[in-house]
Amino acid sequence: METDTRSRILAAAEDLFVQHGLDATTLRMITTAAHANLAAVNYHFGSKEALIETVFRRRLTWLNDQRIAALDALEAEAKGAPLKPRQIVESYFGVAIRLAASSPGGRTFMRLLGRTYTEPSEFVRSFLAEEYAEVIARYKAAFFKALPDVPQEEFLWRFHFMMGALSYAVSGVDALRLLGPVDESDPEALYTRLMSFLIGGLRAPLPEIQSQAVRKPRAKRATPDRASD
Amino acid sequence: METDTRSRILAAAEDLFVQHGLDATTLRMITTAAHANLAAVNYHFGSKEALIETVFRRRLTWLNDQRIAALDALEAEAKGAPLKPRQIVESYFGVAIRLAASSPGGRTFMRLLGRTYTEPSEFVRSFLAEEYAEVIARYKAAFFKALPDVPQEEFLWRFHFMMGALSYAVSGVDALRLLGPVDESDPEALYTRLMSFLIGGLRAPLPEIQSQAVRKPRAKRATPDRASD
DNA sequence: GTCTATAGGGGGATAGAC
DNA sequence: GTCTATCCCCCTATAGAC
Repeated sequence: METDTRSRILAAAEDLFVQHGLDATTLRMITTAAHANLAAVNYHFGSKEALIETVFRRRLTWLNDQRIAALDALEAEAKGAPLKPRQIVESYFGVAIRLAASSPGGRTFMRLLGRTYTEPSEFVRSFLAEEYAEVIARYKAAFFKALPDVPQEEFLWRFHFMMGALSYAVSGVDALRLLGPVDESDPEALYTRLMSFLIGGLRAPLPEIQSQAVRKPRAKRATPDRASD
Repeated sequence: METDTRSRILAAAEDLFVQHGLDATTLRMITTAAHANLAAVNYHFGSKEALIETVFRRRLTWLNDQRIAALDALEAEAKGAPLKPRQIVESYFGVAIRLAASSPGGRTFMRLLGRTYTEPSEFVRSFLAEEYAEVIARYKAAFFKALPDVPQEEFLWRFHFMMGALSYAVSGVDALRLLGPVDESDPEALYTRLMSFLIGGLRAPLPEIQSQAVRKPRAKRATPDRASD
């Protein structure tokens, strides 16, 4: 707690953002929690938006650099041969789980990131896209090479589903509690569970896609409020 | 568009909530889009919170009733025998995908719901928990019976991961665009792709869980801002 | 760097006329 | 049921003293 004002603001913001959401968190809440003056955010960061961007970028840049480094290491070892899908999955998602497990701040950040993939705000989405561009390109290429029998569009959907599972694994604690009592305190167990689920999904038999209208449900009740659609 | 004021407000709110988030959507935005007066929300619903609750409950109650009806039908047909996991997965997640495919309003709502599972707001979480209580209990029981060889805690995590994949399937369009050009216009294809992924994950080989500290990454760089944790 | 004070805008809610 | 007008609150941002 005895660090400089700027760091205390970043830590408090990260924490409050994940508790209340970006919009509902006010500068007053942040500066109070950080034991700083209301004007301190604007002095150190310039604006609330700039603070948000700093909170995300400082850890996300590091996270994606780690992912790229992990892939570099795997590819150097393979000497041009395709990697095993499991290795790629473990390096991409393992880095995220480990960040969540490494410290309270890391865990807070991963929860924040998980729920911000689907963030409505335009400006958040734009800098996230920038931060992810390189790592996505590298992993796509590695996966395509490792899974030559899987159509690329099918793989992209599966990668997307995997990210959804990661997001819930790390940040959907409230949704999980809905399901009943589970132990969420052991990161190694979480890592292991998530990996076997992800590999199972990624390597599932390929579905036969045929374009046609979606099956209608056996409607027992009418669709609600259909007049409003 | 030529319905009553109350319905127009509900439709406009659903739409704006998914675009901007609950908090960033103002009553002024909603009433303007609905061609209604600012005071209309308070007249028809009492408060902004009550409006939010109405937006969610009108479709969510219907959705979960459909799920329960689908499970009733399967169980009646099975006459006490355990169901196939695939049938249960299809009935739970299929109803959601079909709602998303059934109308523009249904799709909007499912996107909204997907990103609200992880909604920070206490009051939203509390009425969602209420809406889900029965359907979760029924499906848990059906799954436990269908998967006697899977430890219950393992299954709960997998169910949770499946919900994450559904959430992204339906609402993570922006995250998906990050990955590259994909066709998101065919709901039947989406249904098929999601199902094979989910079944693959659900039926994956069971991991061996052993409690221990998480593996450390081969750190090439120091963890960022560790002083703040 | 840190503070107080305040500007300037926008929020949700409501009273009361029609 | 619908409208206008308005209350009162809290927001972000900044000016200027220390």
